Amino acid sequence: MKDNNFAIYNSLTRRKEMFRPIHEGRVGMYVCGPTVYGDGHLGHARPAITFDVLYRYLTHLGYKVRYVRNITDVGHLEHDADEGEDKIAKKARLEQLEPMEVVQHYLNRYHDAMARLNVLPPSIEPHASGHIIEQIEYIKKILESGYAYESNGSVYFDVPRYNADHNYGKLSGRNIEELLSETRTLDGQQEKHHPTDFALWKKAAPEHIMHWPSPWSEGFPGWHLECSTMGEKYLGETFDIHGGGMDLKFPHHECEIAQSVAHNGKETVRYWMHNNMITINGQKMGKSLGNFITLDEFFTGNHPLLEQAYSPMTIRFFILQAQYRSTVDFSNEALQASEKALQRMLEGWKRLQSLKTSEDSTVADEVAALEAKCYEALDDDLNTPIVIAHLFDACRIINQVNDGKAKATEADVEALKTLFNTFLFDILGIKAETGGNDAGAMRPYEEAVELLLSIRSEAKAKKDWATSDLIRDRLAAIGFNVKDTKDGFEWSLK
RNA sequence: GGUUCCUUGGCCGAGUGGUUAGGCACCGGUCUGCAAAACCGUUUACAGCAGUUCGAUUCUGCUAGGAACCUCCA
Repeated sequence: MKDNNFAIYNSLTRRKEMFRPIHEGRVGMYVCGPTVYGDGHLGHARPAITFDVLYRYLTHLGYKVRYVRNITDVGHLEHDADEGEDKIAKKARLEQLEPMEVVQHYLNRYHDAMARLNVLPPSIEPHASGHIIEQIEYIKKILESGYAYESNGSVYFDVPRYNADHNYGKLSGRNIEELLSETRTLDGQQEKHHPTDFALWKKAAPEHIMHWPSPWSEGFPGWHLECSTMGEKYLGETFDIHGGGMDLKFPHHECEIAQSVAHNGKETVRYWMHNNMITINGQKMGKSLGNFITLDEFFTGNHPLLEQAYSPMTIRFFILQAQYRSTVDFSNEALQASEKALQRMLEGWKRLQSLKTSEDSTVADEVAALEAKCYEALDDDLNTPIVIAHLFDACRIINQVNDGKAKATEADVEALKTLFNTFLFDILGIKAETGGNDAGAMRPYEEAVELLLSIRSEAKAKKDWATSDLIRDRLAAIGFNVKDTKDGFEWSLK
């Protein structure tokens, strides 16, 4: 176990706090996952990658981490659906499919996109629909505690009542009096005693497709309940970290806090972490605004706003080049800059593999300092852009050595390799796209290309420019980048 | 209107009460049969105004602009 100097910005206290787990050596973390009624977009990649890095870092520090990320497949009411039809059901009817068919379809696609982004699967990925019984039990207990009431087959959380004993709004900085005056009263909400009350159980309208029996009605659980229920089920009455997008702070996470206090008499979560939004032209990228670009569209470049395709690793690198609590603005220019930056980084890694070493070193001190600097950056609330900056320093050193402008020993090279392996690959989760699992199968093709380029080198030596250029140009046309270097050539796929 | 937050050089994006972030682009150079690429080096900054301070981009206040949330949302 490494020394733990890891500081996390806790949204609840609004400052950085040293991370200390509840149980020595173990961490429980819960992150709000996607609602699987549509393709994942760039916005979904942000929390997935942010908390993937957190997961990886905690694991690297030596913790045994249980990471729970839920799948919301029921229960999110749609605003414009008068009858309380939930999103999954509405989409299903539109496409004449079983709701669970829709769920499975988009879940598969989500998993595929996550795998391409090199996001590790969580320890447990519970579905809301698989925990209806637990949610019903959870509601019963809140009813017993007196912080909820039944109304016409639905059950609502009694926010004013709760607020009299506790502080509703502590996470988002709201107070109930304001909400009282600000919240518009809508027609058809007479079931609720108070506009701020939220549903724990909702009676299903007759045409509603997804519903389950309960003591109160045939219906479905409320929007905020699944996370409280499943978090407690898999991580306990109190656990360490709960993450999600900033847009979930209110009401979702606020309601979770209220639910858990009503249910257990105490708060569940020690550290709340919220990633910021990805914007497009300065505005949040989101479903409701219709300005989102799906991950698939990024990977294929098939979207009017995209000038080209962007690889999953470019997307990952782009997101990690900003600190997770900052907004990050999408643009082709920014993505292209990230693409080049990542290339430069991986190029450095490649050169490192065959770097000439010397007996003495001109870079030993600088190399030795890098590891501690990278840890320092991660310990400072996962400051990934700083880690990346240090890795670029490493690249500069590698290039200088490669150019004969600096000298590195065998030990320096080993230290640099460890640095890249630890921080770039293990923790930031970047992977070099070439040389993966299918490297063995690709080898004969690689050798064929190298053979052609050797012939070209011979032609060049004989000043047979016609042959030389023919090989280069034809390879370029087929899709290879050919670069001449001092003592030979380098090539890569375009 | 309320809550929270942001405004850094051509672009993206860190950070700090006095000392080089980093990447992309630009420019200069190295390499090169040519070209491309690569590599090296380098320039441009902290929205505005006022205050605190020996000194502020960094703290405080005000102004302007912007965002998220207040309704499903990562």
